[in-house]
Amino acid sequence: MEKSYKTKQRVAILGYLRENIDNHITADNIIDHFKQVGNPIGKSTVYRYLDNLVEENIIRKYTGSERGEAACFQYINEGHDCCTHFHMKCSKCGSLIHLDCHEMEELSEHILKEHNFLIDMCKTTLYGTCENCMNN
Amino acid sequence: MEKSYKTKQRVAILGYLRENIDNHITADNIIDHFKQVGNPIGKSTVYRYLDNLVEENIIRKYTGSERGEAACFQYINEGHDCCTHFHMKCSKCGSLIHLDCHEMEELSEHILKEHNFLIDMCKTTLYGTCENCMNN
DNA sequence: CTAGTTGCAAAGAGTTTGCATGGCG
DNA sequence: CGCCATGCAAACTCTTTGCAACTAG
Repeated sequence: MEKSYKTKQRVAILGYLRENIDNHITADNIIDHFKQVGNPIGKSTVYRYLDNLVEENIIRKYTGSERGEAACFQYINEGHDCCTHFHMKCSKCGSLIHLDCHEMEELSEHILKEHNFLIDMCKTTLYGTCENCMNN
Repeated sequence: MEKSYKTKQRVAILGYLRENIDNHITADNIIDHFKQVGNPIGKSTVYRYLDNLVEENIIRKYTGSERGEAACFQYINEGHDCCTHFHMKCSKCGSLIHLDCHEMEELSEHILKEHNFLIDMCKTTLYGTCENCMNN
């Protein structure tokens, strides 16, 4: 095991992720936030520490589903695990919807049993049109 | 509608995509291929034309699920309407699986009725692990 | 002719790396 | 003090854009 120092930058970043447990945070979000509160943190520090946290399973990484889209990170907390549900993204307005639905879990099981494919909800995004954009 | 010229570059690129109808082709694959056969095509031409073809639903774009992974393209075969079913792509070996399954259609209806979201099967790819890669 | 197309180079976005400096333990 | 962490800038990858030269119709 490696040693790990508890620096003020790391405490700040982890704290920010915990505060935003319900949100998907990008590396840029973190960098911007601490710049705005007058406590800037270097981006290499942010990226490196995020990698560490992912490695240690303290946060989860969502790879952007579209090119040029930044990866999102989220603190892992019981009951808030976004890898247990699907995400739907509206192609028109870009909004991200968390789909908590029991039928989707059944679907995953169905695909695993009948089609021998293990879906990774972390990496999968359903694209389409959201309610608002359908009515416009 | 805009005019569209039939240039030798475009004919060549589309021909290459058609030859590789069973493969996932990246922009770099195309650029490399034509460089190697002594008929180089500029990368901006390739990227721009691929965008056109995606726009016109002649080819399909799969965006990589890992950082730094290039997007893949594939010719859409007429008579095999890929917009009526889902696609699953294995994150490990890259293979693409067409999922013809009645339950998936029900799922789309369920999401539309209960969650007010219209899924676009053309643009959606389910990422995960295929049978072969699970056993290795 | 003339509007669409090409291709080079340069710009961009997101991310990673090299390296000297800084600070935890 | 020894090490790991920090942060700046530069490197990197894939992709897009500006623009002058080119070409299909």
